[in-house]
Amino acid sequence: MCIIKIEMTLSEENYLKSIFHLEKKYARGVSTNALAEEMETKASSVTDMIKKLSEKNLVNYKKYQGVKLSEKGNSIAVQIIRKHRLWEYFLVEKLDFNWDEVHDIAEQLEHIKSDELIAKLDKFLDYPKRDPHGDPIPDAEGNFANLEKKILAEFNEGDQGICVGVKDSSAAFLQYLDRNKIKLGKSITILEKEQFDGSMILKMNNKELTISKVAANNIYLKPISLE
Amino acid sequence: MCIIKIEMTLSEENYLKSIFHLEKKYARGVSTNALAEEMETKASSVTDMIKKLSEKNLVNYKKYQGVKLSEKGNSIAVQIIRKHRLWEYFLVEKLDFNWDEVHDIAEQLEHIKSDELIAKLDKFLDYPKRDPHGDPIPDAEGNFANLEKKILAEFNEGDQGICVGVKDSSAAFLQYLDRNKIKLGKSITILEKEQFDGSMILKMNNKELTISKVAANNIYLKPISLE
DNA sequence: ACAAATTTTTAGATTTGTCTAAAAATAATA
DNA sequence: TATTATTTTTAGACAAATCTAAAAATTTGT
Repeated sequence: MCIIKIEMTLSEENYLKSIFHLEKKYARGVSTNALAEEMETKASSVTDMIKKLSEKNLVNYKKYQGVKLSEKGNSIAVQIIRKHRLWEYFLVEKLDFNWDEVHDIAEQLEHIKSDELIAKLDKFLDYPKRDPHGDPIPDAEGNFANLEKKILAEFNEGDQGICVGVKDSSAAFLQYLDRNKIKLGKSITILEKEQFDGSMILKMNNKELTISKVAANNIYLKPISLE
Repeated sequence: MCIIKIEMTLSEENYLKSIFHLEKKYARGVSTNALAEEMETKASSVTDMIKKLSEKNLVNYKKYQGVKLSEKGNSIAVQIIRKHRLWEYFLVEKLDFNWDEVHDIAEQLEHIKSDELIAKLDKFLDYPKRDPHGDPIPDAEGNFANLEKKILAEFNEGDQGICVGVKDSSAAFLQYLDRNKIKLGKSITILEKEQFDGSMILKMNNKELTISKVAANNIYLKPISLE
C-alpha cells in the first residue's frame, strides 16, 4: 500500500490515464505512436514524458519496447478514473447535464487535488457503482466492482438483458441512443437477428426497434436468465 | 458587453483575481511589490506578467505606476470570484465541509472552464447570495448584491445585529468562531464595550460572551434597527 | 534639492512540456 | 537476407512562467 503522495503535473496525470486505457488494447506494452495519437501530440514528446514517468517509477520502460504502468502508476491512474467517473455522475445526476455533455468538464475536474473532496463527493452521491455511461467507478482502494456485461451484438434471438453501459461514449452515439429512447436500466429482448448484416430487431418499452450491427456492437447488456 | 472568450492561463487568472482584491486597498493602482507579496512571487515576475496582461488589454499599466484592471479584466476577475464562492457554498452546504476547510479546494475549482457548469451549479444551489464566509456571490452578469454590513467593533452598547460575514477568513479565526458558537445568521446584542482595550461583551444564544477588539474587527453584522 | 533608500524594471538563466528535423533501431518485404 | 519502410529516439529550439542579479526610476529624508 502506497501512502506517500507524489506530486503530479496535469500532463503526467493525463499520460498515466491514457496508458491505462491503451493497456486494455495493447496488453504487452503501449507503443509510443499509439500514445502520441491518443494524447494528440508527437511521438518525440511522448518519449520525453515516458522517460520522466519512468524515472519516477510510474511506468516500466525499455527503449523501443513500449510502456506499461508500474503498480504505483496503475493505482494513480485508477484514482484519476475514479475522480472522472464520480464527477460525471455528479454532473448528470445532480446538475442535470445530458450524458453526452459531461466528458470534457469531467476531464478538467478529475485533476482537482483533494482526497477529502472525493471521499465527501462519493458519500454525497451515495457511493455510485457506475458512471452515466455504465462504466464502473472504482472504490477508494481502487477496486472495480465486477459487473457482468456482454456486447448486445453477441446476444441471440430470444435472449433478454438490461442495458448497463456503452462502449462508444461519443456525443453522436449517445444522442442516437437518446433519440431511440435507449437508456441505462432498460430491459431489452432480442426478437430477430439478421444474418446478412448483423442488424437486430429488439423489443423495448413494448415497442419494436431495429438497430444496426454497428450500434449493437457498442451497447452492453447484463444478461437475464429466463429459466 | 463582452461576448468574445479570451484564452486565460491559470496564472493569468490568479493575477487578475489578486489585482481585483488589492484594488480595494490601493484604489489608485496596485504596486508591483504588493502584487508580488500577494502572489508569493518576485517583483520581476510580476512585471513580466503585467506586461502580458497589458498587451491583452486586461489591465491598464504604465511603467512605475502600478496596475488597474480594465473593464474586461475586471469582468473576468469577477467571474472567477463568482466561481470560487459558488464552489465554496457547494462544498459547505452539499458536501458538508467546515467553513475553514474550503478555500484551497475552491481555489482549484474556480479555474474549471465551462459557463454551462456554473449556470447549472448556481441553479442546483438555488442561487445563493453569500458564500460560507458571508461574502457576496456576484450573479452571472457580474453584479454584486448590495448587502448591508458593518464591522462589529464599530457598534455601540445596546446595538443589535445579525452576523453576516467575516473579514478574516483564516482557518484559525474561523475555528475560533466555531468554538464560540458564532455562526452566520446569529443575532447578537452588544451589552458592554470596554473603552480600555476595545473588548466587547455580547449577548448571543441568550448567553454572555466576551470577545477581544481584534476579533470584533473581523466580524460583520447587519444592523437591526430597534425602533 | 540632493544623496540615500526603496521600488521597479531589465537582462539573462532555468524548468516544463512541447515541437521539428534528423539519426538510429526495429519491422516488413521482395 | 538485403533493402525498404516504419517506428522510435535524439538533438536542438521554443514559449510560458518563473528566478537572480544588476540597472534604472522614483520616493524619502535632511
